[in-house]
Amino acid sequence: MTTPTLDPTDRRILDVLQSDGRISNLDLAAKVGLSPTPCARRVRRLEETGVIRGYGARINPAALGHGVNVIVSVRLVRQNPRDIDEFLRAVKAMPEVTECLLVTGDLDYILRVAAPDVDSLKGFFLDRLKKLPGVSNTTTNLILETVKTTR
Amino acid sequence: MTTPTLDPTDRRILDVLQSDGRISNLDLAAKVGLSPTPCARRVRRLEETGVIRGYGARINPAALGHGVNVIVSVRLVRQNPRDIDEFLRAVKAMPEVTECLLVTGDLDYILRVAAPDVDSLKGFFLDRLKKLPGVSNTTTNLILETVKTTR
DNA sequence: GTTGAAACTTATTAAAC
DNA sequence: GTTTAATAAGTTTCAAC
Repeated sequence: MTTPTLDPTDRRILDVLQSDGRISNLDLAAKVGLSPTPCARRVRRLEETGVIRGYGARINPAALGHGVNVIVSVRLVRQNPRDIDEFLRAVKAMPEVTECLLVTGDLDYILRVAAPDVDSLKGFFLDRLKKLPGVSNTTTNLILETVKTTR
Repeated sequence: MTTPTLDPTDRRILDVLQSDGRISNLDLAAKVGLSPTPCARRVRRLEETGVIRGYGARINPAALGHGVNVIVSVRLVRQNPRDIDEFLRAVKAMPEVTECLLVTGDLDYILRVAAPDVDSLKGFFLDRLKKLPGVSNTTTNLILETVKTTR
């Protein structure tokens, strides 16, 4: 990938934009100690080089009806390509699955699952996740609180 | 918490803002089939009621020099308020900690940690995380691939 | 890198329907 | 909820330093 060099000013810009993606260029320039023109140039460059991938609203999951958020650790039985492929395709298609990570360790995939309530989650597990090929073991942790997020 | 009722239009607004947090009110209104005035009113209401928690730039972790991403499961020794409080304060202040979740199960907190390389991660663990009060046990999983993200 | 100014696009508010 | 109009504010582009 292209790896543009980021100087300290770029990093400060990214820092500010990460916590306030809707700040005006004037305020941003003032915060990072730059005049508006070069500040806008830098932001545009960061966007064009893919350092900034986009902007998004941080939405309260509970308000969206995602009252129940869990982390599901999944272990696949056999690591054969066909099963993995089908598992990944299914996971990508499931709207409840908010995130899916391939990790090392004694488990294979970590899923983040959001559902309106426990009943929906039950259906998701029994009717869908557990029926996927290769899924041998799953452990679930209920998320009680999001203490921090910088993403 | 206050749970305002979200009608379909609100949900469409949230949907658009989630993927494009910098869209102008005019474009947003057009996308959700509303005129600009009530659209702006709804967005403002969503912000004030806490449904929209803020806006942020999505930044390429690799560009930031976060080549190594891990998931750290942390277990605290004693669950006394003072320790928990200090632990949380420290975690919030650590820039390497990208996410922190309080969960149920045989562990207490799940952290997402990003570092430039393995050496930095080593320093983070030995000099900082392990020295926090109450941290008894940590297990670490290296993230090999982000298969899916909807957040 | 800086400032300054003009042209263009939005946001915001108010009014009337 | 809608449209329209006016003011204020922000963005972008350009020139000159």
